Amino acid sequence: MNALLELSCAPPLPHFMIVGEDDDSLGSADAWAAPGLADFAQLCGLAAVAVSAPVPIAGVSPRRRASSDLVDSLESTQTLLGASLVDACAAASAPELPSVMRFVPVPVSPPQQPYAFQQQPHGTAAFHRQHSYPALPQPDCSLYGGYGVIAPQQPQPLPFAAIAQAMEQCGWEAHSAPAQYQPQQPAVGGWEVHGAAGGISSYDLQPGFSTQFGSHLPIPSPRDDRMRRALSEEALHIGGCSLRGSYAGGLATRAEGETSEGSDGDTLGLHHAQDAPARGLPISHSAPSASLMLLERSGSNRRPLVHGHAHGSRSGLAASPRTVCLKLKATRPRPPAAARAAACAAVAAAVGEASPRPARQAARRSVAISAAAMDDDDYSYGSDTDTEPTPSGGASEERRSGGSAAGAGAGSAAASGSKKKHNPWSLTETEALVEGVRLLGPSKWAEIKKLAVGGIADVLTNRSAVDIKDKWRNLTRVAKLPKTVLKARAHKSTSDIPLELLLTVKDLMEMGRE
DNA sequence: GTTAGGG
DNA sequence: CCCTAAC
Repeated sequence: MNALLELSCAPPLPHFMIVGEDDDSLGSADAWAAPGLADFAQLCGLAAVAVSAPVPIAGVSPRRRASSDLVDSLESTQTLLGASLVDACAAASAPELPSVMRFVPVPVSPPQQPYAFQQQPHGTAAFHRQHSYPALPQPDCSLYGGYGVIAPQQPQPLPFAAIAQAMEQCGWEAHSAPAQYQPQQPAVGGWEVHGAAGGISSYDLQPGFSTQFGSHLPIPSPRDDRMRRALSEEALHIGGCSLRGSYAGGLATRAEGETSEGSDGDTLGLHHAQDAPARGLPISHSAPSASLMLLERSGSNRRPLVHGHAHGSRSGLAASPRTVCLKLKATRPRPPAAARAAACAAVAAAVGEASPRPARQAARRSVAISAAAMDDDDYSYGSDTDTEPTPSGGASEERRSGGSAAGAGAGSAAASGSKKKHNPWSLTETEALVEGVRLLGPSKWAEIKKLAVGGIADVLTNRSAVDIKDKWRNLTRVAKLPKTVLKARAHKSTSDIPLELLLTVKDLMEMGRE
């Protein structure tokens, strides 16, 4: 098992530079850097630490949001992060390529001012920094940033004391954890890329660390959680990983050991989606110092995100296969662009030019492309041999998935008999459905059926949109029942739908009407 | 081609 | 699960 950095070793989130929509509030890339971060990294024995810029997702209703909002956001974040990491690595003249890179999407709520930044890694400490932030472009936007760590594999996580000391030396304060801090269930994992020189050897979703960094102590609303989850999944997706198994309750719980090399039981069921050839796609985008991000508010529609980065440069790093590949998009050429001159006067020189529009469209296109690529490339989340973790004992779920149905399934359906046999929904299918509704909302059955995120589509391949709709109807019917009944129901072995799941359904129902 | 609903 | 009206 790869020795991963423990959470306690993760760097405190640096402050985020918020780039406002006003031209004069644009900041330089340097402003993103956390003061002392490099020092901190060194003191902790990290090869490098990097941060991505925050990306606002404003007022996005998960039900209605185009998933591209998240994707855009994520792409930006990861592009920047990836570039930062590579750059940081180079700057640190890290001898080896990152052996571990961790990306953690971090939701950041609009700060009060001054913003007290808090983190509670493992609940052992709160890192506290004061910083004034420029006003956010919108009061209700969420920000997603992220941080990454590159570190040599470490046998032991750094003891907290050492971290605290390092922090101190860097001028950061370490406070004791607030008494009220409860290490809740980590809401979502971020993802890590375990790399090795020459390519990434495996991807693992590591649930052990929480993305609660930067979020406020109260348990995030289900909505936030949903968005985070979506974000993480998109991250995985873009990273060319697929997520298998359940992702409910904030943590995936099942390991479906499949292929993941180098993963042992601890890791979740992630495996490579795209193997060899796609592996180790070079990051061909620019270094962070040449990146900038513009936030833009486009009227009522609130599409705040526009990102642009310059190309190439950094030739040394550009084509290096060692780079951790975060996304396909990075390999695509970007449309040339024109600068928002006044805006980026300071950075323009370094950045090259970027016109918001094309940039955005490019992002969109890229999403499509990557999606397509994923489809083509045996992007199967494991066909359907799916090791259905039959809830111990229960009726053997031996459901012939149409003999793999070989796509059509038409033949097999006819063959097996005149009437379609009762084909009970498996738990994974149900979970996939719930997850789909969580992401897209109800009434989007056709879309849910196609949802590539988290392998939902694959789980549901044998269900029609109507089936899905019907199942949801049934689920909601049950979920509507009084809690007492529900609990009683849970004890009966006849119902394989966990209470937990039903409550989620209920939650989603309530959230539906807003 | 999809979705809502009754059967 | 099926069938159909209504989009």
